[in-house]
Amino acid sequence: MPNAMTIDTEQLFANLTQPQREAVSHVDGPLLVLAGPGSGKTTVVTRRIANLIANGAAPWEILALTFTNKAAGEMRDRVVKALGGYVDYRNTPTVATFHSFCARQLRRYADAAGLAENYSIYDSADQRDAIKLSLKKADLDSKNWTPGSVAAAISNAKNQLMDAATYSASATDFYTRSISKIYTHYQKILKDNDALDFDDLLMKMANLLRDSEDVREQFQNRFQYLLIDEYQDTNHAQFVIAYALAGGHQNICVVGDPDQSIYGWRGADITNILEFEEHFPNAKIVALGQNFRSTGHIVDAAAGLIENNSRRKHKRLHTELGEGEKPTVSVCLDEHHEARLVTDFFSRLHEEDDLPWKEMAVLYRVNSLSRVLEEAFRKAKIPYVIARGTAFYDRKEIKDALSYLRLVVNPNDEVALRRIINTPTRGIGKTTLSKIELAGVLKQLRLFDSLKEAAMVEGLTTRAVNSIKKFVAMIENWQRAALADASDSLIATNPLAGFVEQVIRESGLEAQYKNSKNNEEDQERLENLSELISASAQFVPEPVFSEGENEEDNEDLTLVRLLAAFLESVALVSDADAIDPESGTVTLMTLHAAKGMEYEAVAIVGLEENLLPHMRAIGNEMEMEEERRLCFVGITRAKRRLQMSRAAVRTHRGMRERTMESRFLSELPSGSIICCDQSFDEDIDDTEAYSPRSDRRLSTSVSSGEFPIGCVVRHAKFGLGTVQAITPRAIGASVSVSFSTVGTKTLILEYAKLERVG
DNA sequence: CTGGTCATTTTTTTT
DNA sequence: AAATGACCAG
Repeated sequence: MPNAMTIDTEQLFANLTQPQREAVSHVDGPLLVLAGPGSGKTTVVTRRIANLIANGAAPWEILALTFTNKAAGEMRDRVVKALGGYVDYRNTPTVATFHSFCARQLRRYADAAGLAENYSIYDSADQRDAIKLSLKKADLDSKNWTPGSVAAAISNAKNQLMDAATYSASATDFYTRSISKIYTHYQKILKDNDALDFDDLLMKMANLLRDSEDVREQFQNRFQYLLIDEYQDTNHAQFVIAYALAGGHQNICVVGDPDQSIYGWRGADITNILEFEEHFPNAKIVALGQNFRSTGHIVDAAAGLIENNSRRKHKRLHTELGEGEKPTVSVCLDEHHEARLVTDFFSRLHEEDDLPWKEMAVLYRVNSLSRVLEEAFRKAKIPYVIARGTAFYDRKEIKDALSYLRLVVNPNDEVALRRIINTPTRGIGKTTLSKIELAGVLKQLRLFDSLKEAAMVEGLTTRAVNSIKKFVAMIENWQRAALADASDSLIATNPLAGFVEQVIRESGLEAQYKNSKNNEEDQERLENLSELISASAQFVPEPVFSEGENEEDNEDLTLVRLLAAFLESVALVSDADAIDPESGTVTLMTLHAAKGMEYEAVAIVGLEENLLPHMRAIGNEMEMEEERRLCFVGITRAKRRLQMSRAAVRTHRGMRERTMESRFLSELPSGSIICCDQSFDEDIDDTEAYSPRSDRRLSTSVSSGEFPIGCVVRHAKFGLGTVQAITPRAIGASVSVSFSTVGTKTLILEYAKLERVG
């Protein structure tokens, strides 16, 4: 047990500004910390937690909620460090993401919440499948109702804590009434399958806290101090949860920045932070406006941009780190040229300034932009990683393996069952399945139960019945095996990996890829499957509660429970979780995933109308402001060097299109940026032959010596030719070549792929 | 029932 | 460009 005497409180207040000190020293009552980018938010939060403990709070009385697992992990580490070893891993504050906290507690209080303890969590793909099924059941044409738009509508409703019945009551027009119909069917499917989607995790938790006074009081007593990070991104459901948890003691500290609110599309309600004082009267408010991260011109550029927004709360940012270098804004020929510009920018910093790769990041609005960048990084031999934590779990073979595992935990999970019943193919096809289904519906059986009675269904071939029997026996066998005790898995090696391996083998997934001759791709799939086994081997379950009360919940750990916890952790990974600051590589990620990160050098690409700001935001002032905040988040990730760029021409869905400059570029204060046009005004045709307009920003570093005037070269399309002239430049060096076939052409050196032959 | 080809559609961000 | 869905031959 830590005690107040052993924490060095002097250390906790060392090197803090006055507002930071105020935030750290605040103990009881509501506190709002408005933390601009780079304002030392993490330091303040961790030291404040340490200070609470120094003031007599027990670690397990503190609950901190974040948005990503990575943020939670980092906060936990830093708190432990700030406490100088006076807490161990079983006696730390509870630090979790909103979703994982809710998921865990809903298992614990499954009865009170009206749920099955072994419920499945549906990710967006599962949700999509379930919505398609509901569309069929609601007799609506899936042509007019795309799963995506329906999912968004249902998600919005749930974030507002409207269940299907409430939604239906307020549905008046054709559109909302149709959505209401689908919502009702969708929710019935989830209920029948014992499944929750992401939004349900929050909604069910909010409802549980609302409906059960007993449970609510347990939580309020248990967690005396509540902390919420990135408060500007909370939605209504999350607000209700926070409000309930803080009920009574009112010890709630929220940290956030309205200028970094970028999840409006996910239901985040910026008024939560703007109206905090109204929700929690007598709240103390601390504004951290000094930026300790970025140099002057970068801060000025960001501040100038964000001033174009109207819904704001705080004042201008300032820094004391000096002016630094001005950010550059470049116009490139196309996306390949732009990618080259990025790799050149980073290579120079790496070579000339000894900047390590891990101190650099490329940010973009949409994931599809990563492709071209990836290519350029490979070509330039710069080590990079793309932050896509979810990508691994989106792979077909992984989803299949996970579906088998989900079925072991929850045989009612029909989405999982449908996914794998014929994967690998075992002769249970569409026709067989629909016959089974029909028979099952008549008897009101769930799908897995109808499979058990396949022998009684008319019109099935013996072969089909045998396949089904084998399949059911296989699943039931695993279910029995999963009842084994696993309570020593915290100390000894956990039995999970062995089980996962068994399922992958016995299901035939392994054999499917092993036996195929499609070696290249299937080899990779096999490797992914073994990676899944390793992931399960390394899995350590979070205790339901750490030390203190309710420890008995941590006993009785069976293999199924361990498996359920593993599947839960897998369902709730985010892209940002994959960012490893020690990886020694450049990180490529979306602007959204970049929130909370910082790098010495940052490149933001695609500053074009319809991209940043995104198409969907154009014509909508609220969304436009969110896009601007997104751009603001991007700029403020940079400590010392920032390069922004756009391509004059970009290939979009297979079409080469001219782009328009992003309005945000013209909003940047001209005194704090440098613009350099690397493109050329004249027409660009698809032979990749560009004509230079003028010779700006020449550089002698280009290896133009490769192609001296007069040498003979070969071009893939035009054949042999003689070099007439060469214009060296840092980017887009051009070369005039006289071809016998098409006459003289001016080509861009790096695209023409010329081969010297004489 | 399976596995192929052909046509159509897609428009963002993510727990 | 890529992914999904419909359709059809074996």
